[in-house]
Amino acid sequence: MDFTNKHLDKKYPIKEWIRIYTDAVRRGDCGVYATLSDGTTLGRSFARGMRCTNYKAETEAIKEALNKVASRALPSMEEDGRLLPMLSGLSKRYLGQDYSVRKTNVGAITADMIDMLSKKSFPLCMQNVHLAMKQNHHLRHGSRLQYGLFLKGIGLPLDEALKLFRTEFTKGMDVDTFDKKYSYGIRYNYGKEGKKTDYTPFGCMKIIMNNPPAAGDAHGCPFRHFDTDFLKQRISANGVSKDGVETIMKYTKGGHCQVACAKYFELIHGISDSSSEVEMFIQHPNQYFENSQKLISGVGKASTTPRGVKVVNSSQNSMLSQSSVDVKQEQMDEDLDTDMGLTQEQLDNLEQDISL
RNA sequence: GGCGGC
DNA sequence: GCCGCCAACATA
Ligand code: SF4
Repeated sequence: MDFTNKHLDKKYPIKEWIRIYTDAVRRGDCGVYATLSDGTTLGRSFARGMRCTNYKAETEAIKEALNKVASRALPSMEEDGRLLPMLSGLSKRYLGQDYSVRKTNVGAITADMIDMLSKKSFPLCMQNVHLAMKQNHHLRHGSRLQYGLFLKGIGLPLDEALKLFRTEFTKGMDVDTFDKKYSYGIRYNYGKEGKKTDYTPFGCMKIIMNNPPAAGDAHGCPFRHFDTDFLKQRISANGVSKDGVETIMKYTKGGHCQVACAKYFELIHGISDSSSEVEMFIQHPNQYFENSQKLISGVGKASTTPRGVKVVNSSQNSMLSQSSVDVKQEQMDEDLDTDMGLTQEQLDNLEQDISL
């Protein structure tokens, strides 16, 4: 814990950054401790009640802290416009997410974004199902399950999921046949029918091991279930270089699908080259998606983020469940976006966030 | 897809 | 033929 603070001092000097430490205490209570640039500190804790999730407790903590900060140091930015969008970004990117109650991101994603997202951020296994659905206007059971839960996991709301499957499926059947045959299952996966369980999307292990795709199925893991040449073709069609393809195939042939997938991620996002060591390990399709989004929105937001507040996660805090967030209060450069977006510092932070 | 009901 | 119900579980 000593070098944690050392790291903070080095990278985020106390006079330039406001430090906000939050901790979700047992049962969802939360505490805040903030160090302002003028040296003063704020400390406070709140009872949130037993029903409160870890996620919410931390969010509340940071909101509270930012409110104090805003009233003290940034009187110009009030409740509107700039601060709140940052907060929503905050909760998604810099806090421990709570998937069991997952208040995460619901409503942010709509059916018509899926095609775009499938190209930018879907892992191959899901991108493949998406493609199959576009072509066949239909998906077999296994694919519906794997894909449907994944979509829920990325934050697609139930009604949007229904819309997505309906608009595609009804290109090959009438609307009431669809409702009769498939709508129940979709609602069930969202925990709205029967036992009402909010199922966690399948992890890589399950996708690779259980229920191998038969002819006509689109599910499974491409790195395990695709024919070698078909996989090569798909990967290079997606923009991976010759060398990159070979590197990936090496892992694939060794049976290390999740490493191959990680390498694919790195190459497709341009954060490593074909010769360098693989830094990530993909354990869950939704993890692939989150990481991809983190990278992309990091770039996108560098040019869109309201100037004045910049938030960086110092993911060095090894202790307990504590997380720490620094808020920079200087004006940021007017045009960051001239050179494709990222400063070296941002790149470092992103890479730190993603690998492990 | 499986199980179950009529 | 009509219909309901089930499976899952990464991480900071
Ligand atoms: S490794 Fe996991 S995420 Fe990557 S493709 Fe296979 S299953 Fe999907």
